Amino acid sequence: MNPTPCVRVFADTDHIQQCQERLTQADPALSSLASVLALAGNEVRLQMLFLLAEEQLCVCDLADVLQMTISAVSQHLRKLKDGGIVTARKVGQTVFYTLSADHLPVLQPLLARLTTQAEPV
Amino acid sequence: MNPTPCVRVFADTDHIQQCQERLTQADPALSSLASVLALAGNEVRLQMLFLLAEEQLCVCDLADVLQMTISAVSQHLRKLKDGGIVTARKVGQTVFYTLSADHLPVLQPLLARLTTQAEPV
DNA sequence: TACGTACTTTAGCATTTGCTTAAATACACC
DNA sequence: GGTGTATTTAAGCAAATGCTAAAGTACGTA
Repeated sequence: MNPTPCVRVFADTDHIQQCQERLTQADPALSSLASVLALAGNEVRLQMLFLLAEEQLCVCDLADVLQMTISAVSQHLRKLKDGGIVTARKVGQTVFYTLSADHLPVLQPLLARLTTQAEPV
Repeated sequence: MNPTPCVRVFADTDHIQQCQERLTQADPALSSLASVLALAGNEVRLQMLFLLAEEQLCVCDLADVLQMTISAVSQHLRKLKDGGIVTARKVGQTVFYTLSADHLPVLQPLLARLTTQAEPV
């Protein structure tokens, strides 16, 4: 696992261990946050989230706006749904997507920066 | 580019265009945010950022804490540095890494959630 | 029941990612 | 200048990602 360990003389073992403990404590939250950020870290998906923050949209709409294949859009939405970031609501044969409340505390401030920055000084 | 366009009758062209304009306005900021989130969206790198938020660390320390190869750690740090998220400061032959101020407004609240959530109720 | 529309899913493929290994660079100390 | 330590870089590779194309599912309507 650690084939090329650091060989420095003053490796502060206590310090290293403290850091590891901090990581262990943060772990479940950290993993969760990482996966949300990974999903939002794709430009297409971030655009989707940005749009969905304003209003619910169907797959068709998103495909039109983003100039992408329905299939490609659907696959992105699936990932967002699996990650609990987005919720699907079926009306007839149309599926509307909304930001789910679950990760809103993380996403809201991020998305907010995108609108406020566009405002004039 | 759009081989399977949505064929629905009531495609609200105005609405679509409004959405596209919102995207265009947000664009430079959105691209930038996406790349920051993509970098922070990797669990290893998020761990690094979490640790660096507390104190500066050298490559060796991070490798010890994360139980990873020096090389692997260095490559992650390079990405973070290229993304302007992290800054390198060389002291002798040791390179210390710090969170750069550039994207701190984005990262700070995210990282804060990782410590506050660990606190007892 | 048959057809069309909205969407999902699958398979396939090119690209990207994150690691390992090994070589290269930079600096301190003798 | 030579040796050792800290770090970076390059090459190679397996796995993950994001798309296309095509088939499958679900629902509405004639």
